[in-house]
Amino acid sequence: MPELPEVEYTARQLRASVLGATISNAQVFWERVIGHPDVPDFLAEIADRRILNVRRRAKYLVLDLSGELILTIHRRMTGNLLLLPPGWQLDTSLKETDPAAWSLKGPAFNGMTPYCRACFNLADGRCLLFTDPRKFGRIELWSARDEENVFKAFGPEPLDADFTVERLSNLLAGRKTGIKQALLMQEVVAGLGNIYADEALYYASIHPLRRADSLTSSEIEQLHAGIVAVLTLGIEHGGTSFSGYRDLEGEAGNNYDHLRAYYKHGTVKICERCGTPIERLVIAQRAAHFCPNCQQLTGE
DNA sequence: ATTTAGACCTGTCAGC
DNA sequence: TGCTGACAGGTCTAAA
Repeated sequence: MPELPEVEYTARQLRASVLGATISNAQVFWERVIGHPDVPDFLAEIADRRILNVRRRAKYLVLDLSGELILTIHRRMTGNLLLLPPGWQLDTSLKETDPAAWSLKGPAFNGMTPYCRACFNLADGRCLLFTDPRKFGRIELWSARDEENVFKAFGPEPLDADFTVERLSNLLAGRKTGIKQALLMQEVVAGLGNIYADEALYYASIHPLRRADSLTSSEIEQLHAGIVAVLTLGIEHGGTSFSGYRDLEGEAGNNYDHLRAYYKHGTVKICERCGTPIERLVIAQRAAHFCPNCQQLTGE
């Protein structure tokens, strides 16, 4: 689900709502959601920590906690965060051992089944849920001094000032792989995923199968502008959501209505520039969406 | 050294 | 109605 814009939007919402709050304790309902350390140590270490800051790095949400700790959350495909006001609770009465069957009991979303994998109980009575039907998401707790090592494999942040056209050009130089695959590699550019990679290539009118090292300097310039533009718009629209994705308060983002190339399987999309139907092909086992007229495979 | 198939997971939807 | 298979926002590992 979440790519850079969705994670960034969540980070901003959390910053506005839980800064300074204290995590009294945590509950884990599916042990493998905790990637580090093991569950007993995690539960012991997280208790009574104050949330000092909330940030994003690549597709990770990073919470700076008191005691020189960082809590990292990666939502992978279907992971999500929900912030419940005081008075809400998980209704575990139906099937005590099956979090997938639990529903929410509260003033709104009554009966919603969140697939809760972990829960952070705040001292003020609120509750931060990590929900994830597919169980790919991971939560980890590290010493703050390990941060550099945790994130050492990532390329530049595309919305930071040091992500320049020259930097992108250097990152693509010598890569024989297709440009779509290169954009999905987190060591090239951090935070791009399948949706925004397709959108950036559409913006720049570059075919997804073009060799990464074959782009002209003006194409790299366009691609750079496209990456920045589609990510910025994605954040402004509250992220892209279809099916289950919800923001902290349970609202869906509306960037899906603004996508130009990526479309949900089974629908049809027409290129806004030339009217040609958008095509889909499989690249590296991922769907790629592009306009066969605007994004032609030339210049190889 | 790269590229690729498989693994990790479950829900939904199209087609028969 | 019910079963089967394809597909879904991501990333790691092993094999080719």
